[in-house]
Amino acid sequence: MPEVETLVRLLAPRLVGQRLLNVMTTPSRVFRGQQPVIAACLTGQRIQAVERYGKNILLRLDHHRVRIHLGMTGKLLFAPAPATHPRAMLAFEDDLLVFDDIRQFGRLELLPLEEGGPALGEDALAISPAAFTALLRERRGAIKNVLLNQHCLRGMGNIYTDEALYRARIHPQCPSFLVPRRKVAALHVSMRALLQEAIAAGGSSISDYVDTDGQRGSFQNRHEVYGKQGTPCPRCRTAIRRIVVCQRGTHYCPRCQRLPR
DNA sequence: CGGAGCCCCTGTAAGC
DNA sequence: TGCTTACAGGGGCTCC
Repeated sequence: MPEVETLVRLLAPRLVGQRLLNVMTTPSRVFRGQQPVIAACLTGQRIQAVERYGKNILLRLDHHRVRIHLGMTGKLLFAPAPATHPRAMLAFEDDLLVFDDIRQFGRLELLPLEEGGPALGEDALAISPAAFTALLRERRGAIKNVLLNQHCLRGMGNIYTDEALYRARIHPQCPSFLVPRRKVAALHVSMRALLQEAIAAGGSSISDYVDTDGQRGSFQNRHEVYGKQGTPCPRCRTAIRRIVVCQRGTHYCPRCQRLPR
């Protein structure tokens, strides 16, 4: 999500008010069957707003919205930043924006102006302490699962979930309703601070992520557990461990983050 | 409801 | 130098 927020902050001032002069697409699953109609629908419309909804980027135009999800390797690049797997090219009056996606786990789809699109949980940056506590109390699953589930909470991805749980000293497999009250409060604080710090750093670039000008973020340099298996915990020097939780690589300190009981 | 397993793709790095 | 396997910032599906 910090990567998406970084993109939205770069896109909005540059695109709002510009008219789409031409749209080109190449055959790809990112369009989910809409490829034939996308160019015809969008050409000629003006960008009214660029917003983030969880990890989605929403372009609001005169008569439609466009929902862009970057998946694992999606990029939005302003020419002349180099694209290797261009799926859509949006030609504006003053800019050429390319949706590039190696693995095609991303998507670019047309939505009506009102309604439609996914209904997700509250935004991780905006949720209140009370709502966050209630969410964790009512769920039975592992806390990592709850944080990652976009229908529970929108915006948290794998990197930031591991980092936030580390900061709050919570084991990723701990059932969310069993997390002690004071750790829930600590997690609420650390999660939002972490996301803000990552946004300020332009997001994390592990291998693929770059911003609209092809620039990498720098927050990967401040990861404390993500990808750090085998290296000493910054707090207690115990080796960071990697396990699999809900099919995702999960990194934590076995000493700082204990399962209760 | 929750969790496991598998799938969608391409590229890279590590292991033999 | 090869070939094979594991794994990757996400999410959707079925099955039990």
